Amino acid sequence: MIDNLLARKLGQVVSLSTQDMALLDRLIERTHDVAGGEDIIEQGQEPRFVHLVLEGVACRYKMLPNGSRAIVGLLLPGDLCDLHITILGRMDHNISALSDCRIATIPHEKIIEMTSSSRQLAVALWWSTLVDEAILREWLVGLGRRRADRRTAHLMCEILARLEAVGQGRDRVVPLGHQQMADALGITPVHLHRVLATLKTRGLIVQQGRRIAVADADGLRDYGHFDPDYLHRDERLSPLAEWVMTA
Amino acid sequence: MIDNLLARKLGQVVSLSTQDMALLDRLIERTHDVAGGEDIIEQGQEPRFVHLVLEGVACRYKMLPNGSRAIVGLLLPGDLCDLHITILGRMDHNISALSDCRIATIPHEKIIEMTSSSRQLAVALWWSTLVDEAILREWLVGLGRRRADRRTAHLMCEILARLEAVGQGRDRVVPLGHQQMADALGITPVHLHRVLATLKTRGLIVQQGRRIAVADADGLRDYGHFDPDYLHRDERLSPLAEWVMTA
DNA sequence: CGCGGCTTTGATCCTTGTCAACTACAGTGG
DNA sequence: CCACTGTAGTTGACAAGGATCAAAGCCGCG
Repeated sequence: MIDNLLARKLGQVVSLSTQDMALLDRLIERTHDVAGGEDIIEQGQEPRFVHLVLEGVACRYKMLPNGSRAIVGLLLPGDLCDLHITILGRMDHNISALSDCRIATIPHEKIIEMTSSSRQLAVALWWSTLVDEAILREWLVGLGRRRADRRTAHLMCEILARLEAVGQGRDRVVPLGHQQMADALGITPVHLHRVLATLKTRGLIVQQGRRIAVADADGLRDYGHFDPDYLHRDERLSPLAEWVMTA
Repeated sequence: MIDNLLARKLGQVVSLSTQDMALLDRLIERTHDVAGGEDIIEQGQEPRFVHLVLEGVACRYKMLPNGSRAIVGLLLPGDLCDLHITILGRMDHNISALSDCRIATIPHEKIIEMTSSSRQLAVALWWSTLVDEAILREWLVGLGRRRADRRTAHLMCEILARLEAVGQGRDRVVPLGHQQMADALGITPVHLHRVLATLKTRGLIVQQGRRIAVADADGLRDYGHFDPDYLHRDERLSPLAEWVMTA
């Protein structure tokens, strides 16, 4: 069950053979739980494992001199945290659990083994890092050019779209607290609250206990100008990628 | 001379053999000039070449519904524009020349050939995409958490640091116009002008004709909280990367 | 029942955007 | 060489988005 998550995600873009599946099954060395708020990897470390989020929500973040936290990426189930550290020696940011998380650790050697023995998997992993990069660019557009209310709507749309891609988020609940959302949106929790109030008034979201749930997904998408293009879902890879995998 | 640029950049992180150098020499199919303001690759395209900036400054950008342009990355001499398109089928953003540029086109097949015949080059290319990603994260921090004046100082520091890494920018002139800087900083040209005025008052920059030159590099670094850590210059690669290259 | 951490709310201030007019300058054609 | 034109940079008045500060309410949990 554990690896179905990765298989499901990677299988979206390449067709995995039974051997690939077997490789994925042997990938995980061990799993462990991390409580919400705790760090998984810290800046400056040179981790020897790649971490995979199995359950819960984690984030990449950087601390600023003034003590505030900038969240520069969300890590949802099926996301690999630090594939890049396989090459780059040192983390230039932190990774932390936002909710209680179940995390799998994968030795670097297995990643190398995996990419050298299966071209499908190599291409699929490369694809996933490129999508991460595309998401970063879209966040950049949001922070630079969208007002807080549209940006908030956009982020909620993205989270739900990404959760759906791994078979979650059916309940349309955004799995983040106010402080966490605010850190990701680059606004204060106080202002986020005001923004959420206007989105509620418009009937786009509703409160469910302490969480936010999306009430009108289409309306929210329009309001946030959300175009899932940048997530590169269900997209044909380049002809060259296809060629690499068959040659 | 053309490839010295790439060799110089990649050689910063891996030691290139004479064979690697020879490979780099055969890389470029042809070069062409692009006038400032013209697009090099457009969103939605499926380019069959990788583009390398030889001279000039280019950028990645996205257009917004309201007609404004968000610059989500700067491409300086030695930067590869669209390595990721080797895998991803379709561009999700545009690439445009900010100044008159000389651009080299490299067929995708040569990239594959290069990475499959030299592990040093494969690792070096991977490294360069990871640095691009790290820069994106830092821009995200800037847009989300730094005031326009600090952000401006930070960007100018980054540009000079990156230019120096390829042996340019000795004159400490920022090779961008106001509109272009503003689009990269997520502010209006009007406000940028105010910001530049304050930086001038502090003696951090000076006007040189229509361009800005850095007068006090250390002061500007302090003011913008610029820490070049994220550029991963002169940094030892991970032990695993070293192992991959020797095995 | 009471404590501690989230939310909520209001008042005020700061940063940045908008609008609009004005200036400097490079390039063009006469 | 000069007037003409378009583009890029400048300036000031004003508006709006969002931060900050402070206090009050709410909720979950021991």
